[in-house]
Amino acid sequence: MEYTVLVRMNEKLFLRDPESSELGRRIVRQGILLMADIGFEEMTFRKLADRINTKEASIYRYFENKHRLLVYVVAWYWQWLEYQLIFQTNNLPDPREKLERVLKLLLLKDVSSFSSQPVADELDIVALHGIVIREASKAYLTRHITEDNRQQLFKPYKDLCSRIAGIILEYRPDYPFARSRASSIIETAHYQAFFMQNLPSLTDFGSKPNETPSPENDERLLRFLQHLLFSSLETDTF
Amino acid sequence: MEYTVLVRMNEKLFLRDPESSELGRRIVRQGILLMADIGFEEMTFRKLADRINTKEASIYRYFENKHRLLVYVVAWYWQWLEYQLIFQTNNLPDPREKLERVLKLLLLKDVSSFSSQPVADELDIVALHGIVIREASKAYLTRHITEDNRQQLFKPYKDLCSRIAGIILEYRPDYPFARSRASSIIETAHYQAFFMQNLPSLTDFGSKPNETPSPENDERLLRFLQHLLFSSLETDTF
DNA sequence: ATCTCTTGATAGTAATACTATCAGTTATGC
DNA sequence: GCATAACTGATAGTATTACTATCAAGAGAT
Repeated sequence: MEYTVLVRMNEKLFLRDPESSELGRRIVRQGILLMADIGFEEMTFRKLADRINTKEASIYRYFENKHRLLVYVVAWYWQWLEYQLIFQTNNLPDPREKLERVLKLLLLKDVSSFSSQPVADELDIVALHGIVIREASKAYLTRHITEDNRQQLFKPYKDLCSRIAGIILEYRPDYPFARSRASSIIETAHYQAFFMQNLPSLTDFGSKPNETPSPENDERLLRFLQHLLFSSLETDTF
Repeated sequence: MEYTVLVRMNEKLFLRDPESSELGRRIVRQGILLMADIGFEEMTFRKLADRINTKEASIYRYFENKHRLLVYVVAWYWQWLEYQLIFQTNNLPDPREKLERVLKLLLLKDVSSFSSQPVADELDIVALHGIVIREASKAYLTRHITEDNRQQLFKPYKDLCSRIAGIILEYRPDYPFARSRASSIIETAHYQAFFMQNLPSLTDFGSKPNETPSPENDERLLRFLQHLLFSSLETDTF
């Protein structure tokens, strides 16, 4: 599975293309692991540099600052997810099944080839998924969103939403809120996954805080999302 | 309207109770305005101190750090909202109407007495609502959530969710996802409001980025939320 | 052999996020 | 009315963060 072929990133996201060098790839891959480990606010370029035996200044040659690194890895994730979606729904004739694939993808279910250990040069999708759940909103919940948006930094997210909105309209051509429905199901999937693990009393899944994610809980979350999505698409009360 | 009577805050949220002194109240009230103005990450206690003609060190006597100030004002908002909810649904016999009040409250609709200028010692609810939309998730999307949670810092949010979940069960006693439904409708309301203003292509409301919030868009967002909530509560497919 | 590109290494700056100290002022108990 | 405690202002200082600048060494291309 060739990521670099698969994902061609917007040049505004970096100063120097991290996929163009060994050091750049290490910055991204180890950056993901570090961020997944200690969290976005605790991460510094200093710590990352130490981790990969380079210097702060070298990392700054690739990314303006750590916020841009976050935006980059999150954008990468959305592009990867859209690719997976295209790939997995390619031969499905039934839009309902496509939507079910969407939901499973959002929870990273049945993405067998990536779920365990990443090999060689691949980046760790499971860790990245965790980052997206916990940190992605920090990529756009910011004062300079307008400027970032002008630079198309959020295009991958928008593209994914559009694609999902398109499937929604296949399923229900007269649905009047396709885009909002798409963006809200994505956010709901992530929020509920976060709450399930960290503030489980806000959900009907999970039991104790910081319990390791169990397949049964994931299954129940999936059913909740299916219920939410399909009930809204099947009603006639707008 | 006496806020201090209305809202009694968890003591873990502060070092010294900000409602107990003039300076404390100024820290909270002006802190809200400053944060609404320049955003959480750009805000510093230095800037806030300058704004209210005091010193950094004095602010640190009330709040451990700016994250705690954020957690405090957000918690205050949830408590205020729960109070409003209790007050406004007090005499409503119909659970459906209660749920409609919930949705309006989440968008701060018809909260007439606070909507324009805050008087005297009151804090600015409209500004605070903006903070909750843009910054609230930063209060819990953090590494130390487990510790914060142990200190009950999120209790107001949980209480509000419980209350909404309770109304959901009044409306539909056999609904199996009341808590998740409650937390997800809150988050969806805020996310969509944010997207509507900042990334409108992710929604079916709004038109141009950074357009001033229009009543029509708010109205359409409200209808979307009604549609989402009631379609999920009226279906039989779980 | 030279030129370019990249990294390593070191240094340095401005701002941030605090902590400590102490003096003056105000509120409180008695 | 007086002693004491509580609070704020003012100043100073530290460690860390978030960068920027410079230069030399090595690797690869021409």
